[in-house]
Amino acid sequence: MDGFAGFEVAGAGYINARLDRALAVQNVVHAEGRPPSAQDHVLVEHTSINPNKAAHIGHLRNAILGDTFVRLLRAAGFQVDVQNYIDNTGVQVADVVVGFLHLLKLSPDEVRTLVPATDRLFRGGGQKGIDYYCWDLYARTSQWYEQGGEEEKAARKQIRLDTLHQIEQGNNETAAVAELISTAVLRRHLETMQRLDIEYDFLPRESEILHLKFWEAAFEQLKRTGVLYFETEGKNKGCWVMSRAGSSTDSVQNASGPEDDDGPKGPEAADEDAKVIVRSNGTVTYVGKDIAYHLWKFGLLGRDFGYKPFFQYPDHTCWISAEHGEADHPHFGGATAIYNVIDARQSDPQANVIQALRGMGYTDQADHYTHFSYEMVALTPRCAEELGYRVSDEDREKPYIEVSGRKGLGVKADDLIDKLIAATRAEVDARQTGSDEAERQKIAAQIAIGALRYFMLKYTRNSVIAFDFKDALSFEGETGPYIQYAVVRTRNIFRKGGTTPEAALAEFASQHANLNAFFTGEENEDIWALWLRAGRFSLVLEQCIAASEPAFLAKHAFQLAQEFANFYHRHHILTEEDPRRKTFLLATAAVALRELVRSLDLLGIESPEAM
RNA sequence: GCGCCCGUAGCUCAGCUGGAUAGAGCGAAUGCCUCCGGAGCAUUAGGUCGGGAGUUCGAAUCUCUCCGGGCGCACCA
Repeated sequence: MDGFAGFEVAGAGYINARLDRALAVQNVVHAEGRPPSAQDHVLVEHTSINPNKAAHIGHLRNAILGDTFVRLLRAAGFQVDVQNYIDNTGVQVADVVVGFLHLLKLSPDEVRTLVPATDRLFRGGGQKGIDYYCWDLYARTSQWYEQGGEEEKAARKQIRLDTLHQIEQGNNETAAVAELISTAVLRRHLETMQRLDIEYDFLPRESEILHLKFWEAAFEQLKRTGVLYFETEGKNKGCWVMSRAGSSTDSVQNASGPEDDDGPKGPEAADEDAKVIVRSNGTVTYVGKDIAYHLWKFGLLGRDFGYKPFFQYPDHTCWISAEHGEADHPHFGGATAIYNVIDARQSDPQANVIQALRGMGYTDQADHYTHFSYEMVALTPRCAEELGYRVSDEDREKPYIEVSGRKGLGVKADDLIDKLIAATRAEVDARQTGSDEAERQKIAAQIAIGALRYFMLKYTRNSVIAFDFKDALSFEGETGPYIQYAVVRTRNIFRKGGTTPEAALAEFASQHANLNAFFTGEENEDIWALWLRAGRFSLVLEQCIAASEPAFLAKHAFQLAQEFANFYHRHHILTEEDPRRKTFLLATAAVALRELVRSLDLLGIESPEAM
């Protein structure tokens, strides 16, 4: 059989097939990164931080997972749009607005001068800005609601509710203040993520979903298809409701309404478990708005956002939704497949949206709707204490403590990045004595980002990360810097050897001698293993996408680096005397380098020239 | 009460569609720079894969059940 050197019966029901190593090696040498051209238009939504406070480590996991997955999809040939959904009209934004207007008792005009001034002031010291200011204010406001007598508390809750309604409604002073704050915080989020090489194409906002009447269009479709029905009995009387995913009266079988389901409840019994979409007061719930938004994503709504440019990256523009957009704009939405990077706690509402699409007859879209879920980043009790948080005896016994913006408990993204850069900079200073200031800082940042991204990617999605500075600040063992170090050492070989990886590979491939000889024998088994793994890239990429699991690639890159490090120590390349064997060893290093750089690139980790 | 996730070495985790002797990293112990960078390499110690039953020639992996831990189950967003 082609490609195989032989077969043998091995017992226990096994047949060992032996690869023709020379042939396999030729395949690896010539494996160019030719992406298959998948025509699908894929939409990935990630980050989606409430624009009322600084980003924290939980948001970092979301953004890094999402961004990496985008890179994987693009490498596989998909056309991908990256969206960051902005809930600028929700309670969280309302809470900081309450903080400014009612706790700090500022007038809208005062807020208008204070926000930009504070942003500049805070940022003067480093990467901090209005998002940091709001972090504290949000926590204070949350406490403020709980303080005072019963009457006072009720009054404050009423202020909160009124503020929320005014923001949702728009066209008033409170809404203008909310817009000002949320936009300023949003800018900070984009800047924070840019430090990690994370960019977006489009920022759809809740305010436009409301004002452009997305819900109204969706409501018609939902009523027409019978997914929503008007409840006349029970606790949900007066609401438009839908059956929940997995319930016995679910709307796929029962599309015309809550009919007789032969159950003991009888034909008139209300489905108490149904999900309310339109409240009895006529307002729409979160899931309702989300259904409308997802109809838009698939191009099924019959309406579109207006678009304005918002944020400029070196090589492209990020657009934001607007009520009255510009005439010339790129087209977003209308995807054939979507991925929503949202943490596992939201799987119920996500399932509801999918359920609604399916009920409306959009089975194909429902099948291509992926809730890319992941578990939260929590803090170890020790870490919470380090942050100055008072940990109760009960909490101290727990494996981890949940991050809480409301309580102001968490590690801010920029703080962590700063800490990482400071730590890598100290290492760089100790090693790169010849480099200048700018060069050192650049290297330190590359390593810091490599460490952070790898840290967030090495865990599989459904493992809770119990965050601890000790682990996150580690640069040894299974870390990003370990892999980057392998790259640096490989590059040094070629630099000192006066050749290039491309030349070494070409020379090796052109030797028509029996390549098999290089890959046989005890001392060459590790080299063969390295080549074998190097040839697995496209398979790993495929698995990552099929399972929506970037951690597979992180693992692959690490194992490759590990095998290279082993090879590096066992075989001294530049002093090899046999020229043909030297070429072979150089080609091995070239393949390792090519695959390491390629893998790191998809993980969003740079390959430094020195470190 | 219902649903989802987790339980593998002292600690943190891999183990993907069931396959041969269960793997990494950290931590511990011991070695390794006249030689391409020690953010490295090698060796050693450390496991009844939470318990039990079932399916199978074969189970960490599939099914059931029990025990621990976490997260969801609003006319909040």
